[in-house]
Amino acid sequence: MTNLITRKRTPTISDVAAAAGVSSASVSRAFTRADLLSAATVEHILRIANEIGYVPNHVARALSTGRHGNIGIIVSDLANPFFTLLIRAVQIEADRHDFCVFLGNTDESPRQEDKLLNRFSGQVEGIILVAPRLTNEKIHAHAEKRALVLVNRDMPNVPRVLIDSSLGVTEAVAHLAELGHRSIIYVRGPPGSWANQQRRSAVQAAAKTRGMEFATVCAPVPTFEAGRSVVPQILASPATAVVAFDDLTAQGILAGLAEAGISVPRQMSVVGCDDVLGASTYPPLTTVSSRPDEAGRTALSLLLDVLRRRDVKDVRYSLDTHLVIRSTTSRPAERDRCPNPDPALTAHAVS
Amino acid sequence: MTNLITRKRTPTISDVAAAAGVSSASVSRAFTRADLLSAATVEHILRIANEIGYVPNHVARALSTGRHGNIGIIVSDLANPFFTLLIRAVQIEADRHDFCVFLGNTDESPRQEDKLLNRFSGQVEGIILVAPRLTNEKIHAHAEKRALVLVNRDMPNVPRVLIDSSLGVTEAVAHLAELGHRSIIYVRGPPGSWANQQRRSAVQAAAKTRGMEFATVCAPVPTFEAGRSVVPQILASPATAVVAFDDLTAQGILAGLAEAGISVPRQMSVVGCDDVLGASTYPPLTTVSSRPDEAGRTALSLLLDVLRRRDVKDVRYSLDTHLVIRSTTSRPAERDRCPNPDPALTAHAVS
DNA sequence: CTGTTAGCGCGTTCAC
DNA sequence: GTGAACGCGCTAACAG
Repeated sequence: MTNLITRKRTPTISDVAAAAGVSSASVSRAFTRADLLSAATVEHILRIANEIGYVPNHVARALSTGRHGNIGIIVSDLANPFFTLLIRAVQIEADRHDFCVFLGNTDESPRQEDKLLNRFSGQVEGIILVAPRLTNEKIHAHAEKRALVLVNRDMPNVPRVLIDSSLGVTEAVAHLAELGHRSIIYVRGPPGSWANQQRRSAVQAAAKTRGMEFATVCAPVPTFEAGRSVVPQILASPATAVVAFDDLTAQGILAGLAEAGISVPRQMSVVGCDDVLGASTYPPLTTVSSRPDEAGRTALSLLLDVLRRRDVKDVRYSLDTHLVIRSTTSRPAERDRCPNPDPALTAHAVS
Repeated sequence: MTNLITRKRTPTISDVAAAAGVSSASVSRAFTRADLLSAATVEHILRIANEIGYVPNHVARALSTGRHGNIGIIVSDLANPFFTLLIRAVQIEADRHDFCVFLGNTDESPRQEDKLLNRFSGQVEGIILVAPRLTNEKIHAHAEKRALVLVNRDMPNVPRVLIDSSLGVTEAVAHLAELGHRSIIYVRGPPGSWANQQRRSAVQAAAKTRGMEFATVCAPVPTFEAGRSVVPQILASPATAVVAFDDLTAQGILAGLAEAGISVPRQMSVVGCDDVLGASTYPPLTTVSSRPDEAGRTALSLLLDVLRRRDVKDVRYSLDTHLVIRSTTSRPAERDRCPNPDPALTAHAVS
């Protein structure tokens, strides 16, 4: 009778109620708190709901409960495998817990980061903010308004998971020192990056301990291109070894070095950070491990904790790292003192 | 006075209304139909909304309008730069149109793809499904229920954008033929992939035209590792050139070849597909261009069209491709016929 | 131009 | 165990 009117409108809870001869409250309960209803009623409601083709409206449910089963993740560079692996892990875990994930990419822009944070608001229950470039104040403001978990940013009173690369980086410098390097250079990453500050300090401190010369050059964004473009500055320095902010930068440096006719590791040793390129560079990159997937999983479960009990505040997970030695480090060529120690090698280098 | 109660509740439209001394409807208008209000009022409302820290609640808005401004994108491998670049482009465009994006990663599993499609339903207005591994029937069923745009899958009656790599692949084979190759091998990608079928056919057809020997081997997932593991099979064949399903696979092949002591391109030519690794392989990879970013942008605007006028159905965008020659292709070494044409090269190869 | 009113679809007090 | 009534935050229709 009403089926002429009710064309193709998606059925609501009250359509089911009417058809089942119960109140809409009962239908709601049948789907969310079945234990409050008699088994017979539940079965009856579910059956006819299915017949009608009723499916609960997430949006309406969210508006009334405040929970919609979505979380957000914001990263600074989708093209970087570090973030990609982390997102992937978050996604898989979120899936297991029946959460959907919103993705945000800031392309290193703090403004965009701020905008996305706001934009997600109201649509997600919580946000995982990875390697933010925002100031502490801004982050704090957002953290007050919604559940927020940080990755690679250390800030009191905001739950966070940190990949502590200082351990691995220190190992790396020790490794270089033992090989005989006396002067190293650190290629800096994004200024707002906690990881960059941590790595820089670790390299500097370790270099000092070992009595090595230390300098830095700047690759403001962590990309292949930025790494490549910084090579002339590296070559202008007395350094025989370079530690790069991350693997992408290191890979760019490798390419730039090759173009300049510098053989790695014979004439220059290179160390990356993150270990996300595996053996896919040439030569295979010596780098500092990190575990983006584990960081992602940890961040997600931390976020779920926060969602459950709102008092989780000053939690701080720290993941350690270590050096992975592949083929881009060796003892330095003694380029100034002894020009041609090995004719074969030299010939090779010239070619 | 009320600030003791209003602790940290996120401000609503009526908070702004009260503070601004206007009705909540005006606040709503200030954010959605500013043209209906006097400029002064709009400015005033926006200013104090900003002071209070008000940000519109998308969920509530969605409940009343029926549109929530979310779209979903589902890809098969988040770690593949092809998808990453595409997502990035979609994200940027979505942002410009004030849409948020849900991300789904299937890890090549059709089941997961199906599940995500369902899960997103009701939370998004439309979905961009990239390089699906699902059957045509399943896809069709989903397309009936919600706005769906396909990337790299050709199916009547579903809007789609296709990257036509057959052009570039044909060029690639011609290039190899001109260099003197007589036998080539194609490394296949995922079975459910439209791009794989298209590329395979194109290589085969072009090889036939040129009178070249043609064979295939299988790397079931497009990854570095899969490419590497397929190298023994390549070496067991008479082929002097290989065309890989994508750049990742090609990069793995490069690595495997290097490990086997085969010099590229002298002893083996390698061509990739997608051109997403730039010059970051060693040697820099000859490959077939594609424009994942443009595909992403196109897909998004197509989806927006579908959302506006529900009659958009059989639209089919096709993006062309071409060969990008770098350093992994050259004329074949004449290994069987003329053992040592060039002593210098041979010495090099043996080392 | 602006305020008032009435829902969007659902979950949740209360009563019964 | 079940129903009636209210409200989540916002937009749309109608007044004025």
